Amino acid sequence: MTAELEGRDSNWHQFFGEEYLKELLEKSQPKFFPSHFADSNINSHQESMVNKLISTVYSGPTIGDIESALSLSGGIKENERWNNPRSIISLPEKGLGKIENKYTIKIKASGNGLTDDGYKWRKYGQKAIKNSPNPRSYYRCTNPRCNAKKQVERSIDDPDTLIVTYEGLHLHYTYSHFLLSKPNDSPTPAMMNQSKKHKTNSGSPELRTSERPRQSPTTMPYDPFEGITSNQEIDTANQAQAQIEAQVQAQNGFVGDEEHNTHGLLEDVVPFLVRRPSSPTNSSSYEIYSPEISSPSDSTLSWVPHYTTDLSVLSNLM
DNA sequence: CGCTTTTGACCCGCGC
DNA sequence: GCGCGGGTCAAAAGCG
Repeated sequence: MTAELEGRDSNWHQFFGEEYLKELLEKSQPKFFPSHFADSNINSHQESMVNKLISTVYSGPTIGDIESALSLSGGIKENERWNNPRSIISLPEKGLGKIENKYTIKIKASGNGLTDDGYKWRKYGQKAIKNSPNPRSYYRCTNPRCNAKKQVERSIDDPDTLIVTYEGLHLHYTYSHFLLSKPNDSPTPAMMNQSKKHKTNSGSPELRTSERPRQSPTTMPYDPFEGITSNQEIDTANQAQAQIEAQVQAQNGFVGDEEHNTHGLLEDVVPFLVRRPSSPTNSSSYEIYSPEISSPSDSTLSWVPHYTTDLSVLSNLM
């Protein structure tokens, strides 16, 4: 039922191995890279891009993570990827019944508790939960095309652990896409995060979770999750997203077929699992332990030095 | 001024 | 049918 990965290396490159990153790059290349990078060999620039893509932009589990952990795509390479002597993993057990279009992730957050899963969320509600001292916050994806939602609450057992329940599909790219679009004239995620950081110097959203004094005595001690940007940033992001989508479509005749996107960081793990449930299970989980993931140079990115993932429920829309 | 967050009210499903 | 709990709505407040 539980799978563990211990001794995770301090970055995604080491963790997944170069072979996997090359594989990822090759599969993503037609969408992510200009034609002059389309060599069969990986150069340092491309590798750097992949490293950035994976380790700088997105702190949570990617499609590849989940895919690997659940052995959804199988194959020797998948096994080799986990064949790290420092790693231990056992795959989820079979035999699950009820399947819903939602799943839960436990994220071991540190410090300010800020996390970023690559999407922009707008909070639309907060509710105190019975038998829990922590409130549950409700978020919707800010993208108007998207009906994805998530619930975030802090674990009762461990205040540093966020329990994030995702529901629905992301019908658009993650914002990590921007890093790979047009570095010279488009906002990269790092730039956007810088912008966010800069913007919030006065408002200090990053400090809200643990340091901002609450405005109402009826409010719970802290917000479990902060990932919201201003509307202005969202507009910029949406524009950049549309631009990238247009580029992708122009270059590859891409018409929005999700099946062609499974190896890019186009969506979070929800739609992926929805598309490709690994087995008729209703409760699978795995943990990924990383005692010493180093933070990227961009300190505005929220890194998860140790996170636990529970894939409680898989959907069955296939 | 426009947007987001907050938060009380409302809605709805479920169990008794 | 009623009460409870969880999820959502929407008005008010906050913020840049």
